[in-house]
Amino acid sequence: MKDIYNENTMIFKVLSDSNRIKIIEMLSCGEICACTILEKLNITQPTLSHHMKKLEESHLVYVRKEGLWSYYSLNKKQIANILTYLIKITYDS
Amino acid sequence: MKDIYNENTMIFKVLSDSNRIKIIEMLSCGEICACTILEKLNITQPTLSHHMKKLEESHLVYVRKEGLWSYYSLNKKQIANILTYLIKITYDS
DNA sequence: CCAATATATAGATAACTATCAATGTGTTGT
DNA sequence: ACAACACATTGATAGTTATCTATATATTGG
Repeated sequence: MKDIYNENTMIFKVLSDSNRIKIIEMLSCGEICACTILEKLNITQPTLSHHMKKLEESHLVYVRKEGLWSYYSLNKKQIANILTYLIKITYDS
Repeated sequence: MKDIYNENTMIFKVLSDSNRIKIIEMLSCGEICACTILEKLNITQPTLSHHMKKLEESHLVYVRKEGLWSYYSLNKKQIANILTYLIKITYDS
């Protein structure tokens, strides 16, 4: 898997992990601190850090740093993009 | 990665491969024979067989066998399901 | 029955990734 | 300055997967 075809394919890969899906579900209700997410998942802090990095890199989430804390929120625009893409590739043009 | 959380997470995994995305794009125009798909991708026949199996198992495509040939088509309903799911988990309920 | 053809399966391999423990970095309050 | 805390990075490991070659299976026409 060297070629990523495009960013959208990469986004599907980011979405294909159950912990990241759980994180997205949490963020759907609004901005949350990383430490709050960590409490609700059965993973260590470095693992969460790894997942948040993937979510950030794919632009599915925003991060806002405030002192010691990192607050994450969904990038609804990127989610709209991937929805549009999925429709585009599956419907006859 | 033992837990698959649910079928939808598995679908995202299936969608996270560029060759499978290309296959889905081809199928968006209608039913195609496996041999036709093979001609358009730079992969061997066993690799295509592997990808088609994943697409079938995730119910993203249907297969219709006719003699020696396998004709594939998109399962629009499953695509609608995954679109609905993505909306559901990203929008505040 | 046999040859040709389409697809599937088996086995191997290289690349990727989710996870952890250990440690580093940067910020805040005292 | 220092201790405490939130988060990031490193390095290791086990599991997964996309890909190939080789081979098997199944169907069709002669």
